[in-house]
Parts: sequence; C-alpha cells; structure tokens
Amino acid sequence: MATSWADSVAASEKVETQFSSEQAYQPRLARPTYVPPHLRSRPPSSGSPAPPSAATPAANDRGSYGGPPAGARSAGGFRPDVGRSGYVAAGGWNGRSGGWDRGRDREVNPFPDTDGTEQGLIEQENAVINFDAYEDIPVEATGDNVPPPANTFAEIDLGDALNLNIQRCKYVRPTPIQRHAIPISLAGRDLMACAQTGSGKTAAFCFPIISGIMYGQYVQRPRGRTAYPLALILSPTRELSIQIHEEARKFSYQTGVKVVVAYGGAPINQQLRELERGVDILVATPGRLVDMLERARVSLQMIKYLALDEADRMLDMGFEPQIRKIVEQMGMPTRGLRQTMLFSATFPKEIQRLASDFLSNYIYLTVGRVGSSTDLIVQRVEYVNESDKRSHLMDLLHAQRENGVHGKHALTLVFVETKRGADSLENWLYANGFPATSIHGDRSQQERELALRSFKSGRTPILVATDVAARGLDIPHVAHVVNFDLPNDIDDYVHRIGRTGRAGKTGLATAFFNENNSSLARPLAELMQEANQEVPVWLPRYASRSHGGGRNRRSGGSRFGGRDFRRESSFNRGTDYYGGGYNSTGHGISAGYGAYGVYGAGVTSAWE
DNA sequence: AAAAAAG
Repeated sequence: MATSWADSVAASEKVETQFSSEQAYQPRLARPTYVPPHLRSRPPSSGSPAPPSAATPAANDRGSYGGPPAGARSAGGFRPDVGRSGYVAAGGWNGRSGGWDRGRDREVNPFPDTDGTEQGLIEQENAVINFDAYEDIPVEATGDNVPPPANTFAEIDLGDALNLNIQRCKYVRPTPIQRHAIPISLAGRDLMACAQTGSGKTAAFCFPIISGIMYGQYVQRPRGRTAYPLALILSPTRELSIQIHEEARKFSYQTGVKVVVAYGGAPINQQLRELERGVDILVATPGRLVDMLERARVSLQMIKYLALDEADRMLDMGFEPQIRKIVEQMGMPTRGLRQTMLFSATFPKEIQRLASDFLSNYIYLTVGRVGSSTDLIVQRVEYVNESDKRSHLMDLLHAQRENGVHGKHALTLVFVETKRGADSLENWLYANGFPATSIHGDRSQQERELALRSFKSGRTPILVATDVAARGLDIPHVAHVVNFDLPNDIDDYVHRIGRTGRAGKTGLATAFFNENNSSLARPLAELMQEANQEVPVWLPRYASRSHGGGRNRRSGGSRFGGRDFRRESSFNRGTDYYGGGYNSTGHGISAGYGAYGVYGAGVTSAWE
C-alpha cells in the first residue's frame, strides 16, 4: 500500500478494479484466532488461501519495482531485502514504497537502501547527528511520581524487534525528549510534552505505543467492516500524518503491529480497504477520521493510546471542537482508561488548560530552550517594505547561488501568509528563472505531495508555502527558511524556523519585517535575545507601536519553552515555583544541565 | 484575518 496518495495515484485505478470485487468477499486475510501482535509476522502455520492477485506485482511501487515473484510469499515470513534494488531504481529516496504488500500480507521493507549508492550515502549523511549541540539542555518534569529518565535504548529495553528497528534507523542514543518521555509513557502515565522542533518527538510517542501493543493483552477485536485501532495519532496536516505514518512503519517493522494512515484529499476507499485489513495504530487528520467514524468504518472503543502531535495547534480555535468531538463524543474510552500523550514544541498556557481536560494525573515535561533548536539556527531580521519583498528575496537567492549554497542539497523554504500569495510568488519566481514550487491548502492533495517530493529531492530547491508546512515536517537539507511574510503569532514563527537546523545541523532563518508586523516586534526580539541572536537595534522600537503586545509574549521563562500551567494556578501556594528542578512530589529529575552523558562524534539518535 | 481540516 502506498504511503502517500500521489505515489500511487497513477496506479490506483488499476488497483481499484483489481480489488473492487474482492473487497466484499475477501476483504482481508482474517485471523481466525487471536494472535499476539509480536507473533503476527510469523509465517502462517496452516495454508491460508492464496490471494487471487498474488501474481500481480505491487501496483503502487511506482512502476519500476516489480516485486518479488509471486512464489516468494509462500515461503512465508518477511524478507527485509526483497525489493531493495528495485527501490533504488525507483529513484526517490524520499518516496517510500509503502507499507503492506496488497494482497499478499507481506510487509515491505520501509528502510532506505544504504548500499553505497548515491541515495544510500545521502541517507547515511542524514543519520549523523550533531549531539554536542544538545548537551546543555534544560529539562523540567512536573507531576506526581515522575519516572526517572533513561540514558540508553538498552536501558529502556523495548524488546528485540523494536530494538532492531532502532538499529536500522541508526539511532544509537535516545534524544533528551526520548530519554524522559519514553520511561514516562512506558510507566503508563499521561504526558504533556514540550520539546524543541526536530528533537525526536515522533519516536518518543511511537516507541511506547508499539511496545505497549506488542506486549499488552487485549481482548480480540470484533471482525467485520469496522476497524478497531488500539492507538490513535492525530496531526494537524495531511503531510504530517503521512510523515508520521512513514516513521511509525519503520519503528513497527516486523513487530506485527500494523499502522494505517487516513487523511483527506485522497480517495477514501483505498484507506478504508487498508483499515479492513486490520489496524493497530491509526494515524489521521481530524476531518477524515470524523468522516470514517460517522460511516462507522472506524470505532474508537478499543483505543488504549491517544497521541496528539502538534497538540497546541490541534487545540487552537479552529481545531478544538473537532478534537473534542473525536476524544469525548465518539466512544473513545475516557481519560484514565486510555493513555494520552500530547506533544508540541510550543504550549501556550491557555491551550494547556484546554488540554488538561483530556489528561489524567499527567506529567508535564519540558525539554529544551524556547521551543526551538535555537542555537543551531542563525536568525536574521531585515526591514523590508511590502513592495520591496520580491526583489529582496531575489537578492537573497542570488547571493545563495553565488556562495554555492544553492545546490541540490541546500533547500530554501519561503513562508507567505496567504494561499494566493503563495501562488503568485511561486509564479513570479518561476518566471524569473528560479526553480520553485508551492504548497498550500488550495492545491490538490496530489499537487501538494508532488510539490513536497520535488522540493525534498532538490528538483525544485525553492518551496513557497503557507503555514500548512510550518509544523512538524522533517525535510532534510533545508538550509534557509525565509519568512517572506511574518506570522502574527510568535509560536508559529518558532515552528516555521524549526524546519531548518534539524538533527543537529545548522540553519539560517531570515525574516522580512515591516510596520505590518509590529505586534511581533517584542516577542521576536525577546526570542532572539534568548537564543543569543543579534537583535537589530530598530526592532524593539516597533514594540511600542503594538497594542496588547503582552498577548503575544512567550508564555515561558527564559530557559524553557513553557511552564506547567498547574504551577501557576491559584491552587499553587508557596514561593518556589521557579526553584528550578523541583516537582510536586520531590522526585526531582529536572533542570539537568548536561547531566545525562557525553556523546561522541557521529553518534546518531532518533530524530523527529 | 489567514491557514488548516471532509466532500
């Protein structure tokens, strides 16, 4: 099954016809009896009926992957190597061939090839993390009986299958967020976690979920057309859901835990068929999930784990009613009966308050400074009038080209405020000879995925984007983020610039500022100051021109991305809220400055 | 006010 719709859209018609008749009669290879998830990847002990389409190669592997011969399946089991050479020939190192082989119940190896070809080397380069940059990271955990952090994956011991996948991902040590969040999750605790962009949040919530599903005992799920996932991961954009699904598939490879993705803009039938074949972890955007819930094709009754990625966005004005409906009105077990984990790089107090409705006796965890890998990102602010923005951007791009930074692996991400603005800037850049594409909510899903892929691969090294691309997307080699139009919210700025400076690499963020952005002047100046960035002398002068600037100020203190709102509420008394490293039960693990070990060069870890 | 998310 293709991970992304655009990957398979060309082949989808073929698949539709091929399976439409099958759908009603043999929708899945049913498990007649309960099989523990960690045993599910074993070859079938008795001869299950051969799928009628076994002779047809996977139609969604972008043509050049012919797949193994039909007979390969009957050999049973999973073969990590199968399809590798075809994978490379397919050419896209970012285009995953996708999950489970339709009709064969055989799991396709989701790991990139690293056999010395160009693509392999790129992946290897990506995997090298600069860990030195993350040593002096402040950590704060508050709540009852906070489990202590773990220093190594071995210490965490997620089981053989998961450990193998950690190795395949070339993760050697857990990142700071993982060291703290994973033990908390494994202890069954609810969690609200605030960690730098690009610091490995996806793995932090995926590992405990997968492990929990593998080793947990669950009653057999009902058969039929309704899918009963055990875990639900929600994210605010389709592309982010696709990305989380891709990551989760790597982590769950050969564990027997099945991950399915559901998002809008793509044909729903294909996604429904995947669900029918069985799902343990469902990754979804809210709209499509609600659609499926209303069709009764998905039930949340068996949900044991709920994770909200970019949780503050999920609970902001636009999203909150929809999320509340999913979590509170669609049959999901109530808080306390499920485990809930909220992750984001930013967590405003008022959102924390909303979020606490979904949590039970949770631990609040903050790792890192002001919600960003700030030390790795050089931030610049330039005063540019609206009418000068285009020519100014062109100057920047020309300069990059002359400095040799404008290559296949030096990508530039340009953020604009509106969808129309994105279209028009893309066209203008293109007309002026710059290889640009764009992504925004008015483009078709096919176009969106195509644009992202074209950008990632370096074919169009300039991507003009609205905030649809501001959060969570992990795009290697983004060397420069340009805020052509600044956002109104400083948290959005944090997420945007977080598209660069990832995995320990350095990045540059340039913002075009003018009087229209006055409301951002103060929080931006403060943020830059905290990050040891050079603040232009003229920038704070605009702060006085904005009214109610306090509303946009960062919620946290200087060292942290945010604070546990419970510690500042009225029920808190005493004076040592900011005592640094104190938590309510005295099981202190917080404010560890470089206390968690030293990393050698070239050491890698799980990154977002 | 805009963007995102169902069709």
